[in-house]
Amino acid sequence: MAERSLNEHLSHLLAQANRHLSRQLTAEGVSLDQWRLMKVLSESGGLPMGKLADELALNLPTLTKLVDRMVQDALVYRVPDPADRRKVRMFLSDKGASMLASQNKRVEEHEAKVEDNYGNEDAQRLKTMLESFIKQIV
Amino acid sequence: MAERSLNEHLSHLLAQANRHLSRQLTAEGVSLDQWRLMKVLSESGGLPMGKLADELALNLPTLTKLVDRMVQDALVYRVPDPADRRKVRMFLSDKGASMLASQNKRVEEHEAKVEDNYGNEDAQRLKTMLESFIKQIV
DNA sequence: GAGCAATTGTTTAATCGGAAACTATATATA
DNA sequence: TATATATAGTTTCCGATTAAACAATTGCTC
Repeated sequence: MAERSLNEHLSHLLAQANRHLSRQLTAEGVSLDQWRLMKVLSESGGLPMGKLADELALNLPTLTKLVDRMVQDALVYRVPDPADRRKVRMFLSDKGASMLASQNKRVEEHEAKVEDNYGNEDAQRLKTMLESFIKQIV
Repeated sequence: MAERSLNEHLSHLLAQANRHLSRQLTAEGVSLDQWRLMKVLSESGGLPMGKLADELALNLPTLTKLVDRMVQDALVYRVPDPADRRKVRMFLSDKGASMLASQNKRVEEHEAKVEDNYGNEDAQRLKTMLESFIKQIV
């Protein structure tokens, strides 16, 4: 069996696709991790740090510092869990919610453009495949 | 039209898939970017920094420092281009080649496992789709 | 061919990320 | 209930990444 070239490797293809898309969003003024954090909080407010780290595939110290910065910017806030005082529950602030709204628009517009170019049917299939791939790899 | 949830967003799905796979390779002792750099040099020795940065979706200052470290470790080396002395052509050393060989094995074994679990046919389709996606998004 | 713009890569300063150690709280065991 | 163990997050220290400025070389235009 012949050796695989770099772009027959899933790890390479995922790195490339992720970086290009992430860069383009950065250019649109959207920090991917910040946006993902706000988005997940808008969907499930009150998640503790550990769950958030899982949802976003960030490790905990990285998340702590990302949250520190976003608390500085008043985008999110911490609430200690009274039932288990080790836990910190995270919430989106009003400012965060309005920032999220504006960023949602940019992300959706950008992705719509990308998916149009790629072909909407194929884009949908790609997303479905990635979703099941992630379930399986975690 | 209802708003998309986080895991209907391509940018999120790509970030998740990339990070999980990249982490698993790190756990196997493979630094994804180092491996990709060595791999691309083994396929096209003599590429200048700019082309390498494109191939790997790294920005140039990041690549410069990655290369600095790998030169320290004697995995790669720089050769100034005599025809255009602004350019630096990169090559894989013997030590780099043997390190690449051992890491290739780990990457291939790990990806084989992942692709088996996911289903080899689907994995192949996923890769093909990612490849054309990348071509289109760049 | 002199002067100006474009290309290629590196350096600098500041921010960010990751592994390991640490703190605080909760749970299990004796 | 005292002690040990496990869990949740943060902090620390160091290495890595980024944007902006810089240096060197080449190409263009007059």
